[in-house]
Amino acid sequence: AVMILRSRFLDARRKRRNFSKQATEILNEYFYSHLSNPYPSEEAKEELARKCAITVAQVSNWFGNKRIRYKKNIGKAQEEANLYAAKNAAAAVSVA
Amino acid sequence: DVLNNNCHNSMVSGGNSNFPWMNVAVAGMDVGRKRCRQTYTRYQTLELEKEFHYNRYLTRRRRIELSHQLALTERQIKIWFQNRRMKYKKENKKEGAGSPEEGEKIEAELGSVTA
DNA sequence: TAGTGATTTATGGCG
DNA sequence: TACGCCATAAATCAC
Repeated sequence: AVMILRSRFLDARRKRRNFSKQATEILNEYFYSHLSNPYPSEEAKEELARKCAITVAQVSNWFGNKRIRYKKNIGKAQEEANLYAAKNAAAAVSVA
Repeated sequence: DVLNNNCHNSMVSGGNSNFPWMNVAVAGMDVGRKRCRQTYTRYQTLELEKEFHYNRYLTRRRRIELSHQLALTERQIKIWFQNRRMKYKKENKKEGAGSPEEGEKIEAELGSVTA
């Protein structure tokens, strides 16, 4: 009975909402431009949290999930990586 | 698999990836055996939760008693309490100036369930 | 119903 | 030595 209560009220999974497209964009931007070491410092997490309008804990969750799920897809040629690589290249060109 | 859930003996795929963090996090595990995670039963979780409500830290003696009662290792009990304290801290951080939140009700509920 | 954000077990580092 | 805290991995849950 208590567990029912717990899961009813305490479990944030029950009210899960996806992040905004912009937030996901910002997070992915960071992730793929730091692919060699996608472990943002506490400060970086705080800034990402501000820019995405989410909490630091949520940023941590996102990176945890992202890292593990990215790993599980290596070999399946992570389309997303190329997408963001191309995007960054385009941005660099437009600046220059 | 005998005692608990799905802990099948699948092997870790030998990983050489682009960057070190992409390799499977096998630090000190038995040769490439994939890490598995037991999910505790409702009973185990409820009893642990009750104990935590009673006190947030465990004596060695109490830990041994619980490990027998719940069929978990002392290590598992210890780790569970560590994780639970982390969760507690996280919950008590979130509120601050916010609404009372439902947490209190659950605390009361737990207290009324005679251990 | 696959995707995704959050939570639950479990490890290792370090104090 | 043993144990606590913390960040994180990996599995699992819940929507």
